[in-house]
Amino acid sequence: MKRRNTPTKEAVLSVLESTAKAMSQDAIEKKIGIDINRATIYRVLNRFCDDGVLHRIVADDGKQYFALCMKCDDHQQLKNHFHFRCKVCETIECLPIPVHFSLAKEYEVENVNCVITGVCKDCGHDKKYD
Amino acid sequence: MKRRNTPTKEAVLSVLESTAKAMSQDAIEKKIGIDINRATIYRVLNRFCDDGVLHRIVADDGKQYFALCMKCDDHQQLKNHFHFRCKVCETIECLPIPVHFSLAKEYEVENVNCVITGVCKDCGHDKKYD
DNA sequence: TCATTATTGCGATTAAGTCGCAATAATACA
DNA sequence: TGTATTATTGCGACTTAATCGCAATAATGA
Repeated sequence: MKRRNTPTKEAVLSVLESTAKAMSQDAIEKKIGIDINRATIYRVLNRFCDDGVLHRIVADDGKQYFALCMKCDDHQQLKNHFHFRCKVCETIECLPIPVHFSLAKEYEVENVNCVITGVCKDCGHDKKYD
Repeated sequence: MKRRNTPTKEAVLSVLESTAKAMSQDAIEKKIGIDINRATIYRVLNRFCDDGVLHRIVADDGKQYFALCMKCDDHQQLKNHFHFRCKVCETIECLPIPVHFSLAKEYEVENVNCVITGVCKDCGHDKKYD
């Protein structure tokens, strides 16, 4: 199953490269410009996750968000980091805060999903939200 | 909007009191014995969350899980703690591990949702899973 | 016992994500 | 360059989680 380069893949990647945030399929589709089928975007995103290009976060709104693996930190890739979901601007930010925990060795850890939800530094202060 | 006591509420609560785990609506419905409508279970669970009786966790499977607020720790209520979702037994365990992080004060935190996914101590070792 | 209104059941609906299948197009190779 | 292979795409249908409106029911207080 060798990967092929397609305009779709490049478009999706370029949308995610244009931001430091994690994006949902929906947000990507709105920003991508060209017309790409919803299912195709999901398939591209899933393939990127399989290949380690993106990582997937599931937020407490139940939706999946995708972010470039290296964009999370300017200097190094933090494997497990916190994410911040802002209810106002509806974005998810990769925070440069590593997740620490220790479990009994009988546990096998496969995924770590940490999301803090609230109002981000850009939307906060006196603005109203629901 | 004063709350009323109903058999449904008591049944849902008693299911959650019978375990230390967080349960999905689906799992609760299967275990509850009596016949209660799906939408009603969701409404009861949401009301309990509003009242601070339960807390809600959204796992990386995109589903909501509900757990008693005090059962998470025998001694004290840990407001923000890690959760472990086992892919084998399909349960979510409240871990007695507090979540620590520090954010710039401009952030307003409303919810913390941390889930570690893998194979729990009871299902691990030599068992096969997908 | 009665009136108020919180709660429930039912069915329809929404939204996120996936799947099967036929059509398309990127790659490798002659 | 032309052709065969097969990864990828588009489309529509489907699945599942969760919510919603509305009429019917039942818990509470007087």
